[in-house]
Amino acid sequence: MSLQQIISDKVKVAVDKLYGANLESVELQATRKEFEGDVTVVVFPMLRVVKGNPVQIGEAIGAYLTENVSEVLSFNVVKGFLNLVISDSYYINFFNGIKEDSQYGFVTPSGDNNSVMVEYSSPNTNKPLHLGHIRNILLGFSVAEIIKASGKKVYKTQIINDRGIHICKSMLAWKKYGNQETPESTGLKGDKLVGNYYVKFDQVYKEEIAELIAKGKTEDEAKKKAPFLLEAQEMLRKWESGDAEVVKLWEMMNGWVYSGFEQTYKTIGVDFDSYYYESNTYLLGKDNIEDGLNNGVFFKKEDGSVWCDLTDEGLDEKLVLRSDGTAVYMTQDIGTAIQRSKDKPDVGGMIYTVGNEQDYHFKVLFLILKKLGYEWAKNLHHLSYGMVDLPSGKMKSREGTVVDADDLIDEMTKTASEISEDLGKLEGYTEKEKEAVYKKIGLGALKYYILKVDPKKRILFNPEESVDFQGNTGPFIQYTYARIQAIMRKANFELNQVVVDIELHQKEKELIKQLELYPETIQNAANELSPAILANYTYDLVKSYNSFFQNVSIFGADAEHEKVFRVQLSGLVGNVIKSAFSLLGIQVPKRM
RNA sequence: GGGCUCGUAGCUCAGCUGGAUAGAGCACCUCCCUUCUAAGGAGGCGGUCAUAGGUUCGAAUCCUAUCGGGCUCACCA
Repeated sequence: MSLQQIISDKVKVAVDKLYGANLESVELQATRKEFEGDVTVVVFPMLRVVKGNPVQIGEAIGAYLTENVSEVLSFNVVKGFLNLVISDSYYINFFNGIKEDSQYGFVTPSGDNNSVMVEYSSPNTNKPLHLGHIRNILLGFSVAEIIKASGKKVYKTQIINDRGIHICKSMLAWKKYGNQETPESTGLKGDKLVGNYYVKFDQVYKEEIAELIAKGKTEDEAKKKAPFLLEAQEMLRKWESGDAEVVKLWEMMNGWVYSGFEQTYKTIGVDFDSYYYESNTYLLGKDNIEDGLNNGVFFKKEDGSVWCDLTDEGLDEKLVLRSDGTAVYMTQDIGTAIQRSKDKPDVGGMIYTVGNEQDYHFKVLFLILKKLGYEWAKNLHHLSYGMVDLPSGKMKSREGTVVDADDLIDEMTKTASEISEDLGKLEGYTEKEKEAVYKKIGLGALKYYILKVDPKKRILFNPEESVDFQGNTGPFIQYTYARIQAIMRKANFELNQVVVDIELHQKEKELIKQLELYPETIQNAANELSPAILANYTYDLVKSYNSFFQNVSIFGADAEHEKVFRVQLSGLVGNVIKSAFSLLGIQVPKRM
């Protein structure tokens, strides 16, 4: 039973005994630093059932708790706040109970229908990954890990946007201007090579538009009639009809992109359990549309297009099938969702990691699936996150105003290595070992920088200002971990013992209180789908530790068992840092 | 125009289902490495929580309106 539960229960008993009143809930909070105490009971809400002066009520309850609850040592009342001082022995016992638990804070998955599918990344296959994708990838991966830790089975998946006119654009440009270039012949990563031709298409297209306008066409006409675009549209038609040559080109170039992506995923350190391809799923939804038509969820207009009427829900009518019978974005998403629930019947929920520009789309998608009668539709969540913008505005691939994912990671690693070389704390490491540390730090800085922000808020990224390595940052937390490891290396005595009889230093008590919060923080982060909650928790823990570290001498403790306790405490803090960071997808170095 | 969302220190962000004098980091200013890793610690400066009303014993938090930023309302994805 947790301390909060104990106190909560006893307060209820106290109120019953003292006033004969029945309290439904008790409001507790951590005592503010400026007051004496550890846990605070807020008296005000009780005034609804107990009439009287809040200070007097607080005094009475405080006296009762001090008398009857062994954990409560003493109390004081400030205004309507009853501050309780909790005994050291409670915290010491608590610490001893968790210090050997390598899975502390994690809940092991149990039961059926308790799994969740998390979709993230889901890129287009015509251009390289950029900073926006990085946020998506980090968020999706981290949320998946957090949900796993909170006690559910998780399937990581993505949908690969591998068809459509935009894919044909890069294919066409390569065919015309590519001179049979390959990743091997150019030494370029596959996604980079293909991305270059996507940009190339846009250049040529724009030139053509300018020419047509010079010849007297209107801008609109020119945009629609540019030969290069017409050619791309022709290519799309060929692809859809299964033209062997086009399909072959498509397969080859997509293959390049996939291997490029895989390389980046590997660098970032994320993985997937399954892949869904739009080229497979875009047809899937059509059958379901037919079902929906039959049971009145959808209706057909005169031109043959199929719609869903959502005006009852305060939304518009939404197209689900074009008049020519082809699928739209919505069609495919309906199909994919249904397919996934068939592939993994135990899935109790799905989480879509997609930017907030698609809030409306997902609102509609979930509604339609509900209308179609799928029980699981109520468990669909859109993990909607804010865009990553540059000071100049939105990133646009075609205009080259993107921060490339690979470049950014390289830069971060380089910065990490410069700082690290400067400090020179990695003596004795081989070059290879050093490189590994630099990469951990560089990636750690980038990942933490992005994940510490509430997902729904947008991020303004200024490439001119480098990502910080000090303060509330990944490297600061990694550094604290490395610092703890130095302590652990130096401790040459038996740590496998239970220390009981000590008086806690204020800083030690604070640390244990902080550690106590870890399990509920994981649950909270899982419920909110927010790695930021976990990141900020870790930061607070680390700040407490550094304050302890700087103000309390570990090896200079007065008594031997105190020394042991402090090392044990440091060890557990290190484990929790490592554990929490693993949920953010960030590694920690032993030295730095 | 309709809908959604955000607005907290010069900058970047916390602030749990309403609770004590609104907290961190960066930047700026003082101190602290003959002692466990100074990517650190101790302290200072800095806020009318966009604005105006309302609900409440109590509001950054809830409600309404206004202002400002973003997104969205395609037979694009």
